[in-house]
Amino acid sequence: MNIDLQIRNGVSAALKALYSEVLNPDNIQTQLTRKEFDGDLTVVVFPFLRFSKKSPEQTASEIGDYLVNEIDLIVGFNVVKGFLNIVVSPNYWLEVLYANFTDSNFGFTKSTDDSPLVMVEYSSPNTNKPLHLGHIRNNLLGYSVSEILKANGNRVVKTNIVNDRGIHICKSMYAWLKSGKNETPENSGKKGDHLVGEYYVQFDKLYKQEVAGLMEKGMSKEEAEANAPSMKGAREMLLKWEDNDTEVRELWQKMNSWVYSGFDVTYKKLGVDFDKIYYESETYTVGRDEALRGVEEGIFEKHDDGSVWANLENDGLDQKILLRSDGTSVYMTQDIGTAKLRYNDYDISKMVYVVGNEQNYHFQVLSVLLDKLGYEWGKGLFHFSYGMVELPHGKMKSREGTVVDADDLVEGMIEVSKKTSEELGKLDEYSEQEKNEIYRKIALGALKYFILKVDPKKTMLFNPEESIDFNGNTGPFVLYTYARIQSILRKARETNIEWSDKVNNVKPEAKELELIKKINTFPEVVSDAANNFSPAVVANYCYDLVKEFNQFYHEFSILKEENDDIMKFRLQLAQTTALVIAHAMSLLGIECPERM
RNA sequence: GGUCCUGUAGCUCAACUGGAUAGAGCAGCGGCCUUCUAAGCCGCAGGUUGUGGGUUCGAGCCCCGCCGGGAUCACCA
Repeated sequence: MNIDLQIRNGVSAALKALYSEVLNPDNIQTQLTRKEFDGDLTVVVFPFLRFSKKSPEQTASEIGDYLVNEIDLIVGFNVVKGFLNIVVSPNYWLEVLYANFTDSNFGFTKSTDDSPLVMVEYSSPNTNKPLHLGHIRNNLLGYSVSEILKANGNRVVKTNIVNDRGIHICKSMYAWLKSGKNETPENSGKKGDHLVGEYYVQFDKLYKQEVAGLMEKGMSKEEAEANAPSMKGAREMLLKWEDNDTEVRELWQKMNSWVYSGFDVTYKKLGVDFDKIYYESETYTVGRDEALRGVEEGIFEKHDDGSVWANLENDGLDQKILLRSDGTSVYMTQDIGTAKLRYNDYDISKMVYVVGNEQNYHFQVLSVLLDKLGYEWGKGLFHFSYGMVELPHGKMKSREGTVVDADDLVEGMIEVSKKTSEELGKLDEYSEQEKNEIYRKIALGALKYFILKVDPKKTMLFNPEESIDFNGNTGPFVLYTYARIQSILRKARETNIEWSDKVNNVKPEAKELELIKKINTFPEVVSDAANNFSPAVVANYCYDLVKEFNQFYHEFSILKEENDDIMKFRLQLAQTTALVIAHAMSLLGIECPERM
């Protein structure tokens, strides 16, 4: 049995035997003993003093004596202040290592047909411009959280809601019609999403010129903004779109399809994917119908001008508009429709929205609205809210050209990776194709790790100039350790060493025990990551594990060890470490190269 | 103004959810490659955890006040 559980049960029994108090083992906590003290696991006895009515030291000693007598695996203990440090038999840790070594699925729980089904929405781009750094954090978090949920025995449906309709895409369409000269991705060689994005920027420029011109002629700012021909043109296109105007719809479809093929390239490069894609052009009508049903059933109010509102003041929120006076729907309405469709399509146990914290209020409102509309799952939706990515000079602003483009960023990372690799010259014997594959893995590992290692809730800073480090607490450092282990295992295989059998006559060194214990906490890390929706937990664990391994690696030789049993044991230790690294990194969407 | 988030070394981030002397990396300084990958290892230096109270055997973490940063409160998405 798991030693942690044995100790908690033991402490519970000790409290009963010594002080006649009953405490559920679940309410007793153990922690790994800090390295500067002797022992493996530590129980803090301060909470028990009210039972024992004795000093912390004496209480800890009494419980320690009890545990040593009652539990075979506990071979000793020491007491420092109120901390009971328990020494576990080294044989136990050998057993633990071997069990983990032989479990190819170590740390993960497989899902079954009965497992909860979690739908994770992430990415959710607009179709008027390419993906940027902010989207990257979103995509990486969404993908990683999906993997983490899967590893905890959930079925996961990754979904993407594409905002393919609205005034923004009409702006790009307007500018393209006006000055596009029939430019296409094919005849220009430009990536589709970038091409459409360029026209969006063009529209903005044109619009500003027009507004400035009109203001010079004496119009107020508001008048000028409303009367700028470009804006009028875009609005007109939106109305035509809603009217199913053939020409507008065809252009819309054409330009969106360019964007989609561009997005596909970026998604593929990032290594993210989706099981089901929804389009707002297909869900917004469902939302509109829901809003109208709400009016009929007296849940919402229709104002004199025809607009539809939800009054949420009794829920501590404000008034929220659901349909404009012209009957068109807003973002919130679309989200209601999308949610309804999803629950029709899937037997969802939990809905997760990976969306930035700027929309906290939106999801609070969405949850209440769905609840009012009678959907019992409304209250249960979970907004996985994450912080913004900032640049050294503040936020990204498209108008100021400070947006970090996703494609450029990835390409830049690959360049750095290539340059670093070439300088080190460890891959000279490989083909170009093999090398490029390794550069790509390292570059993406660096980028993903860099972004995922910070607590999702927090705003994070990204400095493109300094680029991303490849030393220290970084993705490449973790990957490097993995590659290093693979190198050892390759050499062991080449010399026909066999190390899969269990070894018994080994007394592990302190550093080896620390490594085994670190490995053994992996399953707990996987569940913590899911409970907290935090890939950062996994990344930080990777770093600790790898640091521990490198210390071991430096201190002890594996293949030159003369004692066969010890060599086998160390190979098992190394291989298990590599397995855990690969598993942990896979939760972050990072692939480990076999050499680097 | 209301609501929510946030403040830890020069910089970027941790701290097992209230436990031992707050830890890493980068940047700086100094060591370690005829030995399994030096993208590594070891050492030095760097802190009144924004601030003042409170709760507790114990607070970076919980509560209250203040100060600084951010988000949001649209017939935008």
